[in-house]
Amino acid sequence: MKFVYSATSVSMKTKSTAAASAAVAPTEDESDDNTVPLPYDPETLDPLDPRRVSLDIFEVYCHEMVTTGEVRRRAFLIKKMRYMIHRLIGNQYEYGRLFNYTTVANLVGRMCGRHAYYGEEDEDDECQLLSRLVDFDLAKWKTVIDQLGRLRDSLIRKDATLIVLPTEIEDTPGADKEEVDEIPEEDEEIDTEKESSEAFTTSFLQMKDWLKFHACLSCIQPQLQNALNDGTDVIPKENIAQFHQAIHSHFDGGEENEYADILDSLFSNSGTAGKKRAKKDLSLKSLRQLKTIHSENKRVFDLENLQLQLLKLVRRWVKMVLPVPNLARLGYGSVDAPEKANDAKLNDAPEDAQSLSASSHGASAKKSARKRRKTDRTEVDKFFDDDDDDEDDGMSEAQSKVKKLKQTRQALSRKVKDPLEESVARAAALPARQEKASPKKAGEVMGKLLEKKASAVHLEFADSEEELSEAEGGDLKISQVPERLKRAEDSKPAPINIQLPGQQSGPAKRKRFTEEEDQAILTGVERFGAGKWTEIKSTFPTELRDRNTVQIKDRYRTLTKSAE
DNA sequence: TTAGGGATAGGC
DNA sequence: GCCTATCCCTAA
Repeated sequence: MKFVYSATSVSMKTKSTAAASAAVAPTEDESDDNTVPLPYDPETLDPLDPRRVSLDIFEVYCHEMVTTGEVRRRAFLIKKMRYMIHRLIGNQYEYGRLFNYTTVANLVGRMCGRHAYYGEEDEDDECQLLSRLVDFDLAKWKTVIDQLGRLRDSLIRKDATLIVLPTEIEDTPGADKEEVDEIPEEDEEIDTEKESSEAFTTSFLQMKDWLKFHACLSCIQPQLQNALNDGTDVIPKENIAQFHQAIHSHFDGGEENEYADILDSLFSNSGTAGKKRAKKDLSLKSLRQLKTIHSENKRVFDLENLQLQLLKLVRRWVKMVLPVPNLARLGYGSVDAPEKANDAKLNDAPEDAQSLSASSHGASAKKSARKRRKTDRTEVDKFFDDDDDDEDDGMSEAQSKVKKLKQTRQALSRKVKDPLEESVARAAALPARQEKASPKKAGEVMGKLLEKKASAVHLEFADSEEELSEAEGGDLKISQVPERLKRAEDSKPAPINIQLPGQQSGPAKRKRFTEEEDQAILTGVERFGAGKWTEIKSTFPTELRDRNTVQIKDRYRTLTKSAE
């Protein structure tokens, strides 16, 4: 028997809701009406499964994306969600509650996570997506239109609220997790009640047409917008041809369409023969006429209005179909003041959704021929394809960061001369190390710096793996001077006195131990025993502030030796 | 981090 | 130059 568990069965409310939920309870046994059904089957899904916990959080983000009224907040949420997708959520299945919530958030983020037009808030606003809706090209509009259609199709399915955990992110590529996880069966059957509702029919189709309207208009944007604003921009001929072509391909149904008519009216020879006009005759009306058409149809042209209406439609869909995330019920996630009323509605238990979902699961009988589906690039992944990262299309965020870092490094290398060569040359010009018997001079300090201590520990650096392997013996060390650049052993130029600002020349002056220090050491040895120099030093940090553990040890040796 | 050998500064 | 206290280096 396959388990089908539904989050819509989460209910803290009434007996009747619980009863409705019981129909979608995990097992075919009838649940007790008085018990609150779990949103998962405890035998098959660990409630503390990290994926499940992260999904709860992810859903709150998605929910807030829809409920918030602030562009900045949406853009912020997009960033958070991108992080979560990368770090916590693996591949997801293209059905069920997570898929729908993700698609909703993605669509809203893409359309409403940015301002529609350029305005005064441009420079200081780091938190929003840089490009504006008015920048969208035909391809981006097509993405939005397709996504809205897919979302609609997915939401009216009977498995719209099914909890389907994504696959785990695997530490070891190639490990087969498929057989471990029990994935709920998808139910492609359409919920006719939802499908026939006004939100999923008329409103959806109208929104789709409106998006198509702006898709076409994008061919002559942003010049048109500029022209309407100040009358200075010129729209290139080829853009107008593309615009004409777009109208033809988007609205070729033949029947009258309000949006197509408005677009058509922008052409100079619009009218009865407008749609059949020859390509060479393509030209737009005068700016004055365009402005008139624009002002007469401001509601349709206005991208901010489009954003608002799209948001409203998606909110209706979410309210109808998707349950409020558990954490959102508990008050997690912030909601903006202007949206509170709206949010309160969304937070009301979606009775419609629950009953709809309940009936859908109760009726689910088509189990035999279902196939499991998982795609490599899911809706979740598409968060990364969008807009401001266009040039990195197909790259993961990490890859794109690496690419950017490399570019930055290369740019820096062009501007700055690598100081290594010069430093090595200078080092070679410095005096050879003094003989051991000679008196210690300041120059010897530099000589000692050049000397390699046998016990020295080296950190290994290389700009790239290749460079590392190319290095002699594959063991390039940052402190290792290449053989060819090493100074000749017999050349002993005069010592150079190097003095750093504020630094005393010569070796550190000997400092006799004070009685206070001696006392601290002796007390320390009494307390901890000889050899516990670190403990002694940390026990008398004030008295022994100028001494290291070796000095303390030496002093104790001297003290004991002199006492003999 | 510690022990121990050795180098060295500085007092006599 | 010798002696001692302190500092330095290395091995474990």
